[in-house]
Amino acid sequence: MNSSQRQDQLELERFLPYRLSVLANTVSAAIASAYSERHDLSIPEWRVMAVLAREPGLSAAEVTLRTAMDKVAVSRAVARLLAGGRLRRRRTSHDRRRSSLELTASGRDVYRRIVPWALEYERRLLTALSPAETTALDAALRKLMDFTKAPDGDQLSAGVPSRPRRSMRSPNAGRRGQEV
Amino acid sequence: MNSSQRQDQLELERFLPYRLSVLANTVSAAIASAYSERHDLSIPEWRVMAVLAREPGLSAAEVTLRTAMDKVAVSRAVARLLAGGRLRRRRTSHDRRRSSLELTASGRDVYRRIVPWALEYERRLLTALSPAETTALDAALRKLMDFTKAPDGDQLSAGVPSRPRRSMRSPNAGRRGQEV
DNA sequence: GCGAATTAGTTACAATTGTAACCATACTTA
DNA sequence: TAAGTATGGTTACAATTGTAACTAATTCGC
Repeated sequence: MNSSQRQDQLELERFLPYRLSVLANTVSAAIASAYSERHDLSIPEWRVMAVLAREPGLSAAEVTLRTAMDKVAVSRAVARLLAGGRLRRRRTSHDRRRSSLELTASGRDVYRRIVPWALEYERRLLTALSPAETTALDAALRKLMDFTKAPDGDQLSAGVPSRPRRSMRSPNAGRRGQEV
Repeated sequence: MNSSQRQDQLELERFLPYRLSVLANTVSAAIASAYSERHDLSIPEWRVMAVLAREPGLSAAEVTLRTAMDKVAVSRAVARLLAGGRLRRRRTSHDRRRSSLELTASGRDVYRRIVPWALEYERRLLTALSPAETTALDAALRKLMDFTKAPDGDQLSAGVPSRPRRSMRSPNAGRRGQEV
């Protein structure tokens, strides 16, 4: 990417994290604006539904594991889906903390209407690529995701040779972190 | 991606928009947590700095064009950078709405410290891929981005063959939209 | 040259989201 | 079995972010 650039210049348009972020946001916005308006569904809600459609009866914690969402986001999504009648919750007899989640008929109906649309969107998007390019993208994304979440993936955030490390600066640090 | 799937089933882990979103968020979080803590800099602020480092004197509107941020985000980022002494603003004589932005010495200093780190992070991330795979990813991302922002790119959001279009549902629609 | 539409940029408010603190239940182990 | 710890899940609060409304300056059309 920027590999061909001088080491002291960074062109945003060539910077992988930036490009990933912009593309992901563009795509997500396009999809979300479609199904959120049509079905009053947020992205976290959609994710929860997608997981439960394939694996009914999961607990919220299990949904968390499968969606790259944190448990608060799942909790909120579940609450809204329950309120909207798309989801049913049953307390399990064994563990009274855990609960079992599954789509209602209404929830399955919404899901069935969205899936073809989502797949069609993906298909159209991929018309921009040849089959070979699609395969290559698929492999690259998979490797990058595996790499970032490898337990030893901290080789990524390890120390850096940024020389000018004189002062420590910024005692009031501590921002946030989503896109780049 | 899901192309090999049945048309009524969607596996989140194979769905391109989902995968892009997760990867972008992971990468962004990793980068942001580094430079935001070290330099008290948010991502929008970093983006603005990166653009102005290469093209000093741009107006906020021009920064908007180059960063895939909207003008409110730019306005807020600029305000914080000004307050932090990283940016200087000069009203131009010709158009008294427009103003010219450029990094201060302090701003350039911060920028120069972050750039090597960011490029190093990108380099490490790309060690997960072979040079050929990196090239392929580069090409794929470029094509997808061009495709999504093509003026006729509305071929993406065009009508969809989702048959069961009985009721209209959801009069209270209108959520939001970022990730998928 | 004057009113209508545009553009640059900011402000205000609502909706999302992250972080931490918090119950309640279950497990561990001494 | 009681104290301590871990887990499932929710609530509360602060920080971000999006949307719309708004001010000020400029340009366009006539």
